Amino acid sequence: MSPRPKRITPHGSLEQAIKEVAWQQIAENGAPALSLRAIARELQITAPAIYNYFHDRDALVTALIVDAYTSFGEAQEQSIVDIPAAEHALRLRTLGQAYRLWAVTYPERYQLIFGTPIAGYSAPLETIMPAAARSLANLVHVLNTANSAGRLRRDNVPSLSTAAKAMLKAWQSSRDPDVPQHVLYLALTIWGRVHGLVSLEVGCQYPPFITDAGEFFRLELEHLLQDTLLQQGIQQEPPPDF
Amino acid sequence: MSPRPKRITPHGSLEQAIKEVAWQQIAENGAPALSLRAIARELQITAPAIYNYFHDRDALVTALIVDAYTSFGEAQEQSIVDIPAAEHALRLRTLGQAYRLWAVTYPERYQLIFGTPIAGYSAPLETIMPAAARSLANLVHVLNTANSAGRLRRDNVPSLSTAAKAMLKAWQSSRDPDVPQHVLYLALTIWGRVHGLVSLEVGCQYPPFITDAGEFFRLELEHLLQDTLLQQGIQQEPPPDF
DNA sequence: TGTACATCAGTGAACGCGCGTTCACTGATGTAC
DNA sequence: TGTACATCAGTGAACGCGCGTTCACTGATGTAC
Repeated sequence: MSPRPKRITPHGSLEQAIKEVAWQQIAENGAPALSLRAIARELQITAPAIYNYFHDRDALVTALIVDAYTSFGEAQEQSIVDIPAAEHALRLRTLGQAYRLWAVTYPERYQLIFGTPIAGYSAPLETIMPAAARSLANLVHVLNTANSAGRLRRDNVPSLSTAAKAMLKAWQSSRDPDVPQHVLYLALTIWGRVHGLVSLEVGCQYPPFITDAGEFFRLELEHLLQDTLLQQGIQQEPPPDF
Repeated sequence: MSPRPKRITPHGSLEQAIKEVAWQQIAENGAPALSLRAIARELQITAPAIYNYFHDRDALVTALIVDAYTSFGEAQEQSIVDIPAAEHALRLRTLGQAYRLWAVTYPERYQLIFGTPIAGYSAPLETIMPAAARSLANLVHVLNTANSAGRLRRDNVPSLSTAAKAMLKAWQSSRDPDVPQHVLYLALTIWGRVHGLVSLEVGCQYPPFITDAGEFFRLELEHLLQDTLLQQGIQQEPPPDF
């Protein structure tokens, strides 16, 4: 009756092992074919044992998705953590490369997040959204820093429609009150461009001639930087309105 | 023994019905869950009857993929068939809108083509490639026409690396010998940008504030046209090097 | 130090299910003569 | 016009399979006294 201190179990270890084997099997057979029995077989345990760690199959999938988003976001954060905030071009470039690198390193994780939604499974939004928001938040932050330094091109942006402004305003006021709308717009379009190339590559959708997708990505990333940032000589001082 | 004329069967009709129900079920449950028995149930026939039309489950999936590619490519061809070849901006814009429109109209077909590859299924390349190439071929053709008319911007393109040039050369010589490499490069990057936005929209990956993805697509498409084509007044004459 | 006992991670059997595919068949259709 | 026959689309039973989930259980672990 009296609350006993819990035995220290090797709880974490098997839970971790289940997830690892799950990723392996997703890589081999795809997420929809993920099977608790197959995981148990691989781990030499019985299937019901898994229910000690995950309430059911969907709960395992949810945990995997959250882990994937977290790893994705962290990879991007880590990539620029040591780069001085004033190195706008380098930070954007590094962020873009980190985005692609994570995707090609963990294609099964990437597909679980950005691929076709799994049949009959719908992720609990409130669990996943904070993890999902990290990636875009990084990009917004880097762009906003560049904007505050007066380093974003403005000659290049199409004028926004009323409808677009309304959406950006909703975004701004609910999540990023300190970021101007044109920066949010820019973040979205850059995300779209990067996502497009990476998802073509990970999905093996490139024409067969394109044998080095990474090289194409690098070129388009430079193109994108050129479209986004004002040219600036090395070590140039901050612009006047900083 | 003597070759008899075959009875005219309602062959095509049931084959078509099977495909239609298959698309329905893919829309509801996703392609990996596509089940011959479920299709048969819906059609009030028995499952083995399907084997009169498709050798096995994979053959049905292959047929669906080819149909999807064909419909996708045709939608784009049809969209610009009545637009004069000299209306470069309008043709590009229309092509882009047709790309998106098809995707949002038939999201399950789009996901079958561009989504996560199906576990354990690999499409027979030689069956699918010709159908798959049509979409990009449209874009290449429109861009090449614009290029011949001297309407493509050249100030805007990053200089290509040796590796990139080699890939473009392989593409050029094996499929489009009459199209300059910079046009192929441009086609690829435009495809990437359009694909990025459309796949975010169809995959429901936009942040929740973006309630009208079509409006964002429209803006970014204008942005893209602006990056691609030289500005030109209405009814302006062809440039000198035409 | 020793004993009684609570905990709870993992077991093994069982449930009901739907799946792809095979096979011998049947019975309507339409042809040959 | 009538009859014998070939065709072949669809049937129904059966195969072996793997799945998620439940349930009562067991037995090692570690605590309380």
